[in-house]
Amino acid sequence: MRVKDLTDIPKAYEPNAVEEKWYKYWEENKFFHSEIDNSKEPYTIVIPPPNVTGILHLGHILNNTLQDIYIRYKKMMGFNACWVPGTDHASIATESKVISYLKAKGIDRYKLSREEFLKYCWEWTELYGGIIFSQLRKLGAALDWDRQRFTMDDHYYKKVVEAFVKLYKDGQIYKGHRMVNWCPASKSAISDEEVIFQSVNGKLWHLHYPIDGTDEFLVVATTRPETMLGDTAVAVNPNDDRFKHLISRKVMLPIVGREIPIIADEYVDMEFGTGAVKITPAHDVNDYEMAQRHKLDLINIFNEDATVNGNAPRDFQGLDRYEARKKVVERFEELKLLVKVEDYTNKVGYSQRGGVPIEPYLSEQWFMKMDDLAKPALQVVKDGKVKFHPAHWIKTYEHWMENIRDWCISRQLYWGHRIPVWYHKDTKEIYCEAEPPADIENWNQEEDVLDTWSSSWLWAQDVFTSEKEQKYYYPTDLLITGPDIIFFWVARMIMAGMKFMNDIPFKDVYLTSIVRDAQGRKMSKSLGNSPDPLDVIDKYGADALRFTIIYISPLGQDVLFDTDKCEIGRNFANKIWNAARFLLMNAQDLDLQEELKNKHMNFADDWIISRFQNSIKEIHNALDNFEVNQASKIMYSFVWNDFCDWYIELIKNQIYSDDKEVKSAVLTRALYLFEEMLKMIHPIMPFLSEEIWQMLDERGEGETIMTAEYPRFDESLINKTAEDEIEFVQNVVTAIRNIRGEMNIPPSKQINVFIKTKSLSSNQVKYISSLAKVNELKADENLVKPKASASSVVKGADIFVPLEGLIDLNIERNRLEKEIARLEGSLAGVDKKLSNESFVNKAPANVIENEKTKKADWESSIEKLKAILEDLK
RNA sequence: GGGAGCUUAGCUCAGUUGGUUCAGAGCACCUGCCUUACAAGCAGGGGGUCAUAGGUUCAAAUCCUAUAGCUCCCA
Repeated sequence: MRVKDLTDIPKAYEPNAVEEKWYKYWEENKFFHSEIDNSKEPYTIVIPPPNVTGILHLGHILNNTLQDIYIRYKKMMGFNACWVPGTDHASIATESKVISYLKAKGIDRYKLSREEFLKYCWEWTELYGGIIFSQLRKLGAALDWDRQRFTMDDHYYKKVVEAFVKLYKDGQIYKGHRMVNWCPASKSAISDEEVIFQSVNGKLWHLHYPIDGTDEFLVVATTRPETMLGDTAVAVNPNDDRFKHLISRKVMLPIVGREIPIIADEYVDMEFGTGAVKITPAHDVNDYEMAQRHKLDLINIFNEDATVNGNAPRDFQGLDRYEARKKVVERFEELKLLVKVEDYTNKVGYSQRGGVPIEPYLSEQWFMKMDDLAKPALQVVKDGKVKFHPAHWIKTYEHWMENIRDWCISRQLYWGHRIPVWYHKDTKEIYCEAEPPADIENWNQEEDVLDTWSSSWLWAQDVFTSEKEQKYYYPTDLLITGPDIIFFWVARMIMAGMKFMNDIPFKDVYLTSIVRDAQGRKMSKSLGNSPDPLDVIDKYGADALRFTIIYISPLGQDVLFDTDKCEIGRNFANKIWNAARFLLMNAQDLDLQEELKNKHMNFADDWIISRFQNSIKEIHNALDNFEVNQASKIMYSFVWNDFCDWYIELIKNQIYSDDKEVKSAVLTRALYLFEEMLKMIHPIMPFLSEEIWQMLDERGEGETIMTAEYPRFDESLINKTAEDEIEFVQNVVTAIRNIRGEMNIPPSKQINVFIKTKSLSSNQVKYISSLAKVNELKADENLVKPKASASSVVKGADIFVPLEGLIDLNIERNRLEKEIARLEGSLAGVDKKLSNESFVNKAPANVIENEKTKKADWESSIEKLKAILEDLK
């Protein structure tokens, strides 16, 4: 092997040019592409499809970095890794963007025909739909771009429609007049999951309702006085003595002038408000249910945009619900029927996409029955066929599944999959098929489209466009997504998988941290606390961002992200870069022959190889258990602490050797190890590892670290003896450095060191001398402590640094006293244990043995240190 | 109201099945270094009653119970 020419190699790693270059290379060479290959086991991930017009945020960065890590790792482990990219059409989100786009052009959406409006939607999609894909490329995502999918693709559209037809025919879908969550902003129904409850500081108005035929009043308390326009009853608890005598009397509804009954229902909370509740069955879910029980009238007082309709008194008609509220309160004041107004905090449901409070609203909608779909989907998770990581999310999943309600899947929108139902113009007959009726002119198609989630629930199965592909790639292996869409998507994909494929959609679900800002607040546009990931990549590099976000993401908890934290990743990249630079510069003019790899080895080499194997073992283990954060920490510590801080320092003597063969051997070996290390970090830092990997040797066109084999654990390379020997060297070196530090001896000043120990090998002497900058090192079992020296006791060695004339006895005495105190503290703990009879009787032998060894070690150290201290007095 | 999670160094967090020098890491801080890979660096150092109170155990940061505080989800 011959390393590349390194003239002009920059002193610090410069990611920008490097990253662009390699992504292009990978993509052009189709390294990301997967095809059916029956000789290989597939490893499949489908991307959680972002909104087609969405842009990348930090949540995506974490999520997609994790997916990329698994795809690259599994590919290097020999799997046929396939990562499918795509987007969903996001009907409400996209429509609202298109609407404001049209508004800016002076066009009213409601004046456009369906076809005209959809044309604009596609136009918008063409314009902005590709942005997120180019952003994912910047991140380094190894997505199979030949498989890019969209939920509105013809093939996918067809599958969504077919699924509807099947469910309809199975009796799983029905149409009904129901109370739904209505979003007045988009003028559409939305599902329960799309309602976000927020605490709102509101008021509780106490209103007088005159009791018919008397001078008495009934006081009701409400947070929504405007709904009184639609009241059809007042309810009290049948056990409430205050009101018993009023049951089945009537009240005269003020303003409206309608006579409504006073009813008794157990549901009424006697403690809340006044104990009497106004009932507005058309605009409150609980009231609706009560109305069913008592056969009350339903009076809808709102239009689709939540303005007051013709069922209310004339002077309220056309008012917005909040204007109406104000006016109702004013009128009650005028009528002297407003008792009091209290401050009141309550939870108000907001439309997730529309951003306005939802209105419970009666309308004709399509629903999907959930019981039969939920049962098998719950079972496969309970049985562990689908595994959740971390597992505690299973409880959330179970709870939702067990309390599931029918799903409102129709949306009064244009952008989406139009419900494949036609109504006969004359007979009103219903026709539901994937293909329109032959005599289409006699039919009207249902106007509503499907909820976006009821199309993306087929994602894991229908991104594969042929049965052959489905058979090979499905079930997929891993789904990585945020816990906030367990209900929206994860649960429903499992239902769809069980229903349509009779198999789970994925084996493992990894639920990521939610990315928050440094103060722990959710990232949001309005707070402006959401850094643009592309800016971060520009500043630090994609590898740095990838590494950092993994390194700081604790499993199962939220991650607090701050752009500055990317220094962790940037510094790490730079460290690797410089280690490479150092080795390569020294190898520049050498001919590095493969067979030199195992020559001139000593225990330092055995040690680093052993350490590497340990790390590899732990990394496999961590990744298998979805502890990616742990894996990143193992990599970091091996590279930085073991390889750079110790190994490179240990071999410097040989690197600077005059013997060309020694020099070549050690560099061949170091570079070989370095290459293994690059493979180790490749899944997390793909660009940097490729860049350096390409520098290590003359690589041919089409060669890439991406397809190199990931290091595998080899037990035979674990070497406990070498690990112990290096640990001893490290302890001695650290002890000497500590003395230097405490005594303020500059590194430039050479010192002599005397070590009382069993004989040291010449290599150990060399290592200790060079790492601790020792001039003369004497080691002897019978060594006598030199006068005026600083001392340290480590396991197996007493270390003396003679400092004739330099030593400050006070400092040295302090050092020793501190060390003795520390050891005595530890010893006291052990003594206490060992003198406890029940400990000695009950604890396992090896634990007792261990305590005894500790005791002996510490006692011996203390004794030695005390003698040394005595000598200094 | 129901459920989940968290509380360990100034900050952000590790800490597998209770027991190996278990009280750790990174950042921040202090001291000394431009040592011919890296100042985005090197070497050394200070700093924590593991939220509180009980309990189980020979042994608890780790298991159990209660309490307090924080976060999230559901109703």
